[in-house]
Amino acid sequence: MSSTERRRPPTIHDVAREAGVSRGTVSRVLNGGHNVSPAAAEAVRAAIRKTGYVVNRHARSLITGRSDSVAFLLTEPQEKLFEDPNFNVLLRGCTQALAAHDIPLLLMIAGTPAERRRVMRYVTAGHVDGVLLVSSHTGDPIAEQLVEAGIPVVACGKPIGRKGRAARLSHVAADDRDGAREMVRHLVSLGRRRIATVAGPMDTPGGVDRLAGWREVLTETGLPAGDDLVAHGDYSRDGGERATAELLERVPDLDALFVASDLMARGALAALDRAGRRVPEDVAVGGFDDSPAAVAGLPELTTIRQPWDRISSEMVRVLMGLLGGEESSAVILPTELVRRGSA
Amino acid sequence: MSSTERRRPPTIHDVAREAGVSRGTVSRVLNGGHNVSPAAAEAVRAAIRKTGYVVNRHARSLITGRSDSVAFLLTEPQEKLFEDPNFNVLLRGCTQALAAHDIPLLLMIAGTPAERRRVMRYVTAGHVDGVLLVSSHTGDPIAEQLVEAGIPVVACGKPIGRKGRAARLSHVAADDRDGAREMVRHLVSLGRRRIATVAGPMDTPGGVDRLAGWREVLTETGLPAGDDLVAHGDYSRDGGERATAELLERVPDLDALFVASDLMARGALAALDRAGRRVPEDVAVGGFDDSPAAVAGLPELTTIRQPWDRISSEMVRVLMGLLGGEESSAVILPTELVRRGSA
DNA sequence: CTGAAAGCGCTTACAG
DNA sequence: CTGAAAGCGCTTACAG
Repeated sequence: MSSTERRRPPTIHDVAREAGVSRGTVSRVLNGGHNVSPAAAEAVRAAIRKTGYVVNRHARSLITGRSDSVAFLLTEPQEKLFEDPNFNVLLRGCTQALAAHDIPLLLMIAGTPAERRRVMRYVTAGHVDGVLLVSSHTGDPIAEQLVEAGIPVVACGKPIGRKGRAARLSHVAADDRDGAREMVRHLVSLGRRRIATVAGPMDTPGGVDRLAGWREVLTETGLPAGDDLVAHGDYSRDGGERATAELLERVPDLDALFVASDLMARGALAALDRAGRRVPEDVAVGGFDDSPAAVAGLPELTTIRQPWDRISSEMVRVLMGLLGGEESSAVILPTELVRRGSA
Repeated sequence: MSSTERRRPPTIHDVAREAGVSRGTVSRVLNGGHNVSPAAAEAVRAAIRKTGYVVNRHARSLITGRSDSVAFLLTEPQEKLFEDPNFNVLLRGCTQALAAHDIPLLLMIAGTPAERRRVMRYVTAGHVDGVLLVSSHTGDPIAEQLVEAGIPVVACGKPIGRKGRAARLSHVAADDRDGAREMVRHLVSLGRRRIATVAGPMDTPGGVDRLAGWREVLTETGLPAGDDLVAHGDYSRDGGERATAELLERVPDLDALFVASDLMARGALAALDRAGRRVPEDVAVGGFDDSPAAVAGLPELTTIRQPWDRISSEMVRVLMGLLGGEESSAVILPTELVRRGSA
């Protein structure tokens, strides 16, 4: 037993007595104050202040059927995302955006099948009103299951996969294609003419869309955009290094490189250094993400910033809309070119 | 409206009907199965499976007075902690340890005074059963307020401050002093005799205890441990660099350096490099934390690893104990020397 | 605008 | 071992 006993907190009944009204009236004040006279409302507010009353959310939820809480669900094999600082920005942003609605965020991790089952049971039992979903391969079956079960869900990132289902999954994402376009236009504006790219995996939206953006700008500009100028990495540093070495072999005269992630770009810089190419003099390098990797070494990376702070607030906004009965929707947010030393 | 309507989930009443027993009996099965015949228990279990029943936690909480949820509270001026990968390990560990108890983790951030007030109101209203508290300067007033209010709290890290209050605050921490001792013993075993230290701020446990460990071992060994061998940093890279430059001026013949954090140690390496000292040949350098900074450059740091995975599971264990009526307690966990290139 | 009343889904003494 | 009943703290039609 703790020596400091917790007193039973005041209930709506205490407030009603203090204010000289019925419990129904107190409840009405609590829920928007409709159909309450100004005098009664003021008396209730005073009584709330005096008693220190705070609503019992369990009692409220029991009757409303809402939980007034939201899950932040991570379906990742956790290691990856928990090492990504962007994940922290997202988590913090969502927590704070929800706090503004007085809604707590429940952090749930569904890495293993057992964890997924637990989470599905918890969520479908109505213990949360909705789910903010974060996973990298957004063809994730859990997204489908949740939508199927009628749970309001907002995913972070564009869903990949069967169009029919995907259409019903609300999501918020940065504009990968346009970001890539902006970077490649920048490289072109620098006078570069042999612009190769290290793309991400083709089963991720970043892999597909950033490559598409690269190709579009080159084609529009009349510059070469053949498959020989494309190598693929797995978003790791080493992957970027290997892919770049491959490109240097195939296209020795390349004068610029658009790399689909900053981490891969760091690997690209290592490969270029080993090959004796100076950056940015011989080869201009552009990254993507504006992650800490961008400034973790020299030269610092010119890159594309994803608006993580806005992504989190938009995710919460869309989810609140869903809870209010709105249709599912997609939000694509603009990116931003950040100029540093590498291009 | 979503096109997939959520059906009203089965209640204890549906289960009772299906099993041919009263709702009281179903509830008893749900709560440990005491005073229930094997036959009745089996019938109830079958009915639960058949109906897909999941307890309504709001109804349960309303009557038990427990919320069966726990807050993970961050009182940091957020930037710092959210950039620390150890924080992620801690958060993930706590989430998963709680999940094993079927208890969701509510992430709460109390950076600003307004946020602190909101959190205090939420917590003291009984919306969570207890708090896992993370903050760097653990003399944090919110810890005191929570304990004062009779809320079960477990802090991460040793509380600093008024002894009386601190004693009542349960906490889990790595053994800073012993970790420092181990590192300094290692430096001594390398044959080093002029071992200086870059300590952390004296208002943090890591600052105080790691310095104490350094001094103890040197004194025991009969090596110099005077104040001229001590400089202070603020846990930042630049702070470590400045402090090291200061030491090099004061003690040009130092042959080893114990730095109270890996990030500061990276700064120390820069200062040593600028001064033309080779590491580890001229100066052996030991860090603390085993953070990513330890392997972010060359040489990789010999350092002291904090057991973050165990810290999280112990925090949850202690909190569960508190909720079960146990007295507050402190858990100090052993650290581990990690040998790499710098010493 | 207001109060009295029903009821949300559960747990827990209380009888038997 | 079991059921009937009270009650947790709220919201919301329903009368007035």
